[in-house]
Amino acid sequence: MDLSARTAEQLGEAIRRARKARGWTQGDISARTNLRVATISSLENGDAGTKLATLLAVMAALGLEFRLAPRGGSVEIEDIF
Amino acid sequence: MDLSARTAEQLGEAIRRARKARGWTQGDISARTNLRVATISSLENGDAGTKLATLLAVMAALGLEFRLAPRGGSVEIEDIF
DNA sequence: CAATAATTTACGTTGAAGCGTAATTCACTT
DNA sequence: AAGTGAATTACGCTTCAACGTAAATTATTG
Repeated sequence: MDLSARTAEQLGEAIRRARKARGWTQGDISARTNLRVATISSLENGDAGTKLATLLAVMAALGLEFRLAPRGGSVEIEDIF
Repeated sequence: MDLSARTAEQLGEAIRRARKARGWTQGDISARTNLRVATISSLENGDAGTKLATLLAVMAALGLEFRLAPRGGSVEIEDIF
């Protein structure tokens, strides 16, 4: 179970998992975001060309938000920001 | 100090803060990512049209990664994924 | 295994990101 | 206040995401 994401593939996979955890289809996300099902599919499959607006809309529909964290996870956040 | 981001504005602001915390200019990020300074500027100013590839490249340059978290922060992650 | 639902892919169209280049505006230091 | 560096904005150009629509492929269920 990988909640971290540093690539479009990891991000798409995390979103897909969050969606399925809610028992939702891509069509459900589509209805809640006014994005096409094909767009959701593209995002979940790791298309790095996806727009930030698209990603944010899907995450909002899923009740998710970003956390910016230093890579590796061992460094204290306070040391970075 | 807000590390969470659910909008392009918040994301851009977080990135700008992380960059300045390292004492870097947009030009430094530009050199490390082969992205134009104007593109970095656009991202930091909250342009939701920014491509995921751009965002990921900048975050990589800053040594940052995403964490997908439920909104609000009070819900257990296990309840979501 | 059929049905049925869900996901992926296709095609033409439109709008805009990011590019190169450069100018302009803003911030900081002396 | 002047000078230097940083950030923002501009313009023409190319590329491609997301659109509408629809077909094809892939689960999923009876």
